Amino acid sequence: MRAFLRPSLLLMLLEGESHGYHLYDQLAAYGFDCDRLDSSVVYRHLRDMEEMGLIDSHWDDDSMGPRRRVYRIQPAGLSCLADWMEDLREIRDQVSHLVDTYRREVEGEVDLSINEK
Amino acid sequence: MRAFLRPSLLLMLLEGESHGYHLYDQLAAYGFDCDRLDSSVVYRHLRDMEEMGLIDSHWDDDSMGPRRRVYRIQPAGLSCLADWMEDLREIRDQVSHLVDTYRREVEGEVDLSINEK
DNA sequence: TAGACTATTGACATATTGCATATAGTGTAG
DNA sequence: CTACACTATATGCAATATGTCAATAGTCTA
Repeated sequence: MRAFLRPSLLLMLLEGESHGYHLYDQLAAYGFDCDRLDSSVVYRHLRDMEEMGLIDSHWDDDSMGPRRRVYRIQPAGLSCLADWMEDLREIRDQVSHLVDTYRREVEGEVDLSINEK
Repeated sequence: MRAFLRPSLLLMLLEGESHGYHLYDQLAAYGFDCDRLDSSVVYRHLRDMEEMGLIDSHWDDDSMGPRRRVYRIQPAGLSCLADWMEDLREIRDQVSHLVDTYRREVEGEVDLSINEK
């Protein structure tokens, strides 16, 4: 999960700085099921990536409500994201090969039904 | 990794019974880097899946060399594989969306070069 | 007889996750 | 004005998962 979550967060930060709660909210758009993903996991990864130097943060006291820790992507984050994307392409190809092989082997019964759902 | 390894093993067993070492050897064809994957990991997942009732095993004493534990897929393994494939399709879509978004955002410089590799 | 290859297993440390809980500011329903 | 819901972040702990290494053992070759 970490292999998908961290790149997703970096990708979001590419579009501009943001804070954890907002990023967490947006994750649904990246295919995550927020019902099964606790926000603490997101916060934890953000802190980890900050320690790695991929992002940095500062407090935003001007907004309403509790303070927000606002994250920005760093140069190291950019190159790291590029590496992770390489890995993700390989994963995509691997998974595609898996599902295609499965389809060929067990769902091989061709379904040319006209009444598709 | 488990999310890819277990379905891959079941898929291999779909084509016929086999033992751990052989399955481990074949994993390269499924996109795994066996240099970075210890065989003990494969054995562990096989034992786990046996405990779950997805596969069963018996010893093969007739072959040369050390004894082999030969695995066969079980009916429960078939339906489980179908479920996992559903998950994998979602993962494939999620990862595809990620890499496509990245390509659009940072590799946006269109490359229409005629001399493709 | 030492070393390489096949084959499986167990132990241990570390990494990752899930879940619960703590803290705190703001707005709203009653 | 009080209880509750929502925003926002952080921490602790138990349960799982993973990586790594070593142990055992049979066969074959140099």
